[in-house]
Amino acid sequence: MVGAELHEIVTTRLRAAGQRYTPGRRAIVERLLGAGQPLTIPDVLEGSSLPQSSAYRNLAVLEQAGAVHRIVTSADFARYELAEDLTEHHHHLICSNCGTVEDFTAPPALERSLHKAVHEVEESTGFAAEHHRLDLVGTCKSCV
Amino acid sequence: MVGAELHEIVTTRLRAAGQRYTPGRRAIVERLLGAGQPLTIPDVLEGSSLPQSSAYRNLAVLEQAGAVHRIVTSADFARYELAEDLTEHHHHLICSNCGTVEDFTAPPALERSLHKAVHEVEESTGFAAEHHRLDLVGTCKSCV
DNA sequence: TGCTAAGTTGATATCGATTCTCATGTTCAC
DNA sequence: GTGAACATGAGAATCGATATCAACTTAGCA
Repeated sequence: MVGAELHEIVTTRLRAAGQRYTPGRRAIVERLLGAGQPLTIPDVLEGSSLPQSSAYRNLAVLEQAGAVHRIVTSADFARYELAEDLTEHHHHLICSNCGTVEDFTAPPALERSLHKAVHEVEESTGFAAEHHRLDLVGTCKSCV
Repeated sequence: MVGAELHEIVTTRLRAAGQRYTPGRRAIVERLLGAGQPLTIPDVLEGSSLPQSSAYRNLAVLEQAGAVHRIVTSADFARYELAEDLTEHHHHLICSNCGTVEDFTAPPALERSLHKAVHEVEESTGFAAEHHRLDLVGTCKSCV
């Protein structure tokens, strides 16, 4: 996804939620886009003059508009990334030592098995799945 | 796993961590065993005289000893369940409406694909996976 | 261009789940 | 039975996250 297109989509989604795509929000989206991995609030604020309260508020707004996704782990801070349909379907490598979260893409064969299994589970339990989430928890390369 | 055996294992693990298996801790373990699904702190306390601070402390101790596992979702409260090797390997259905977490067991074929994929990812990224986590997020039967 | 309603901002106050503190109670080992 | 170590429970403290509110921008309209 190229930048211009991304911003258009975000604009549309915010507008649908009755909100505007302000410079502060755009700055956050660009930071997330540039990072390539989920960021904490301190990460987002680092080296920027954005006030903390605005960061929290705008990330919440962006999440409600469906442009940003919030990831909660057992680490101190939540992490934020662009919504999956603005990037691509992926999963997370969560380091239980330093708390960082990296992205990875699962082999297509695995995604196929997953989808099949999701259907089976839906039929046998009555649960209506919106999406699946696969995390690998362990130790990241730099903590080994 | 039968109850007596479970308590023996918990005793051993606590002892290995320099801790005791007290009545309060046992009460928590039995509540988790009886629930069959991950419980929040208020769930654990409900109808019991256990003080909140003890519940938090003892769940933390049990988690460190490897007898209990803590599940963090975006809901207000974290949830606790018996460690996977004291029950059986399973995954979670997380209701984004009411926040409840149900267990489900994945088809063996899926688990096989998962393990294979985990190995591939480990080799290509240098990440050392300890375990995987698969959640289905959606709407539970009673919220539909 | 001015006007107005609606949305946004940033500093600060507040909230609430969780953790910490500490005086008291209990248990284990010798 | 004595002492050291651990556990308990009530309350205070922590701190990420949220709410508040007055001042500021923007969009839409005449």
